[in-house]
Amino acid sequence: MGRKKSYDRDVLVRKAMEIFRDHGFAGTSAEMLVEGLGVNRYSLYAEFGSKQGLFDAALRRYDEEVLERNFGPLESPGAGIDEVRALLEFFGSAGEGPASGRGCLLCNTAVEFGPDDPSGAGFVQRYFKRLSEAFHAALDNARGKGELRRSVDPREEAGFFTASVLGLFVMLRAKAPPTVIESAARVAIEHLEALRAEPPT
Amino acid sequence: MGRKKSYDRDVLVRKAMEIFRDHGFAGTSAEMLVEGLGVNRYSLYAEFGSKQGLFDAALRRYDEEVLERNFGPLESPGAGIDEVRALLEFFGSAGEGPASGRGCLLCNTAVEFGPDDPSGAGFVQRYFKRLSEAFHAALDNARGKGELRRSVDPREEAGFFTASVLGLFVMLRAKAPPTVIESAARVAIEHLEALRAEPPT
DNA sequence: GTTGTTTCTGAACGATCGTTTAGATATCGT
DNA sequence: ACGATATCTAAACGATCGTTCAGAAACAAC
Repeated sequence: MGRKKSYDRDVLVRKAMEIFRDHGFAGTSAEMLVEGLGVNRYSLYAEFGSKQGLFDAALRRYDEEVLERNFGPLESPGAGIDEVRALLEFFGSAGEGPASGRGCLLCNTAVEFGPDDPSGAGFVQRYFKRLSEAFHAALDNARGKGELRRSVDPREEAGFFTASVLGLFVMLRAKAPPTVIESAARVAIEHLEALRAEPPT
Repeated sequence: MGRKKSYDRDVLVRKAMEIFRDHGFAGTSAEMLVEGLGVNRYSLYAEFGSKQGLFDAALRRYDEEVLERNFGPLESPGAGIDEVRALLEFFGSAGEGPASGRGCLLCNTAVEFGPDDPSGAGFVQRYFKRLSEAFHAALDNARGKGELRRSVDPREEAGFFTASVLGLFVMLRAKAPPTVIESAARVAIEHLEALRAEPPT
């Protein structure tokens, strides 16, 4: 019953994710989306209802796909210091990667909309929560494994690493000098290593 | 010769600075500016040429006024650890201040435009340079005063504090939980204090 | 192959975008 | 007071914004 769709919803969402990541919500026009997704206006609105609807779908997908890939390891039960370190190393050297000039879609969205939440879905607040809790969980875990000095407060450190990563995202987005980006990540890693428990003598 | 202007250019720029800080460049319409500045369209264009021209003026003023107020102390010849600490304390408790929900205009602009520079004036790159060099200068100074342990690399640490402050700006902008913001600043301060030279015995 | 249902096409919607312009108004030098 | 000059007012510019709609086209069921 009816004609077959000439597009794949998942492909559309992924492409939209990249476009919004490059140009922001306000900076992306319906024209750019029609062009970039290779689909006509009607199908776009039939599928997502509005530009905001497509944006929400892109945010959801970014959360499920990109954040999952980057922060998932921190959230796994076995995570510890090494996983935190790996993440910092990854973003510290992302100046040559595909995140250069793009940053993080959710960080960009947090800055673009500020305290306002047009979709009402609370993506940005859940973003901050996910990041800080991912660090918190990994550090709690590390503490349980005896990797951390007893004086370390995992929650405090989690807030700190959250800010550090957001700072890296901003610099990646605007193509700050790679040397500065690398320094920032390197020192954050040194800070992390300073939290390590002395090996038993 | 001619009629007198019914507005004060400096007042206009300052108001524009706040509006752009709240809504971004793309999110601010000429209508909002006419309304918010209390001036008519003609005068706005006669004075600044275009929306972009007014935006550039706002960025320049933000650099001269707000950044000067916040980072000037770090750039003064007598700056040291205490000035870095004061700055981190200030932004760490800015969640209740006027920066809450606003963040930093230049950080917001960096994220909005990413690697593109519509004005060509290079505000964003100069922003990164100013921040990292302000920290660098203060830490170099601190080192000269013997406040820092000899193993500390001021340039490396400067990149790190730059990222930390940018991360705080993002969280302030999007009203992240104040507890997370405060934790981030607190740990950054602890990291700073750990760089201090032991007092001579 | 006809009918019913869905998508596609392409033009167009009203609204708002950033910007400009013509005429009225106010202030200067003389 | 009067012409010269500069600003103010308010309407309107073409372009683009996000969104919608009527008709053509493609598929499924019978």
